[in-house]
Amino acid sequence: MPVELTPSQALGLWHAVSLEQVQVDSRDLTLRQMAILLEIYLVPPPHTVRGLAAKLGVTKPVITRALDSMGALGLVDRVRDERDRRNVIIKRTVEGALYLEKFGDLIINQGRKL
Amino acid sequence: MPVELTPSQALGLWHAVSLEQVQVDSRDLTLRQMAILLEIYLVPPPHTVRGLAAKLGVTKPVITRALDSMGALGLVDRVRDERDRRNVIIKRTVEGALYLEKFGDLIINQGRKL
DNA sequence: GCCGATCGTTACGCAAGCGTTTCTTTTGTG
DNA sequence: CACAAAAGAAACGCTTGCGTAACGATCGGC
Repeated sequence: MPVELTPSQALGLWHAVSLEQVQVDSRDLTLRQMAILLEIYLVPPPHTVRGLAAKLGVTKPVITRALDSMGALGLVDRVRDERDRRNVIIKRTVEGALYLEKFGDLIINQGRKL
Repeated sequence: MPVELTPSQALGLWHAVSLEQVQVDSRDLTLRQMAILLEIYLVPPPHTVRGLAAKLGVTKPVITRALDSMGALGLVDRVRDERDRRNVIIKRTVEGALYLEKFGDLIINQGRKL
């Protein structure tokens, strides 16, 4: 079910969403953090630090720090993997789901306004 | 010409674009910088520091610093307004237009893949 | 010509991210 | 049981962005 966009629509959508997000939410996630958050919530678990680092093409400390920040915001949670205690499983949270739900609505509404 | 998106499509699009942008481009613009850049290129000129600050709901130094960074990357340029020399007119650049053109293509391609 | 108002920048101290390197814990294999 | 390998976190020094406050340059009304 592809979505066909003109160049003007594509950039216009990104523009409107970025603008409103900046105006509305002081939690200013970096592009990397956003990519990590969406990866966690849109791709089936389990998610590990190593896996996310490989997927994004960044180093592991980048993931650790992003999880620290977003964990402090309540957007994600971390749990030790009991089957292999070296691993950490990244868990979704209610607040994170809510955050992305609102963000999705933002995109949808701005899309309609095009 | 509205664009109708399901929640899954909206977040999926943002996910794919963020992911690829992180993987491909080391120039990691913040959401604010991106919003400023798109504002400059999508809204008819002239653009001033004060105007952008008001539009984004941020302070003037935020705009000044964003213009510094993006200026160093060649994405925007600054010129004194000769009619009122207190003002600075923000100008588009070829490189900035190219950057956004590629970014737009990224959005369009990821939209098609949905 | 003055003088308050306006515009953009700079200065300051602070918080947050980065990459690299170095632990610490845990695993599994000889 | 010893020991190398692997996962994640912590430490280090550095860079960049932030908000507030102060600053020079310029304008416009009187």
